[in-house]
Amino acid sequence: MLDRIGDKWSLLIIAELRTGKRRFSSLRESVPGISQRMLTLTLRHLERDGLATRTVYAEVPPRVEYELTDVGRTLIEPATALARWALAHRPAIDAARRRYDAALARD
Amino acid sequence: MLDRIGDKWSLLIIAELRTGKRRFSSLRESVPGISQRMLTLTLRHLERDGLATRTVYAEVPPRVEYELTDVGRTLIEPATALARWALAHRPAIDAARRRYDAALARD
DNA sequence: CGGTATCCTAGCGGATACTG
DNA sequence: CAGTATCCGCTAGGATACCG
Repeated sequence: MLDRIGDKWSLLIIAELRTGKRRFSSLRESVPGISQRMLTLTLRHLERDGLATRTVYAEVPPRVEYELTDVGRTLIEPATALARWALAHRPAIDAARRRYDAALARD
Repeated sequence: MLDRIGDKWSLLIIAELRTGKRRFSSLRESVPGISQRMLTLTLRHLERDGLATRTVYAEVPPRVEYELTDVGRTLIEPATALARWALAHRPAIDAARRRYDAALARD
């Protein structure tokens, strides 16, 4: 499981779906840098794992909406806890990296 | 940051270091399946990010001990929260996957 | 609009051998 | 004991083109 949500995009998508239903194009615009391919793949994985649902509306032009399932919503809290941690400690991490790399360069 | 700890081994190592100092060989035995190479690399990453310290004792045979830093310890709580989630929902996830794959096979 | 299909590359990670 | 060094397969993920 940790590798599933530990990939590059899953947590970001889940964060976007936190607030409710979202269209494919809406997600693509909200997650900067994601390719169409990876958005599709990530959503398929979430769907397969029962974390999100995919609803296709038979319209022209087509409309597809994604939404977190109940199980998916239970992931929000621990995931945001981790995100908060990352945000809060990023400066410290960056500083540590610079120190480490500088120490290496001196040798 | 999420990709750093989202790799295959970091969280496992951090979990092992939760209880205090650990030697290299002790970690290797406690984390089944990890190669010497990946243990070294993962520990170096943790050290670079300031999450763990590496202490070399000038003895024969050599002894190296790893320990979480204060920053590293702050990661324990959100990380275990995520681990608890994964453990608790694994049955539901597995069931969802089987359903999804079975539905695909019917087409 | 919301996808597939295809090609391609960087790098994660395993196996094995060697070393201070 | 605690590492490097080397080789190599696999796959996550980007770019691009096409499709219903």
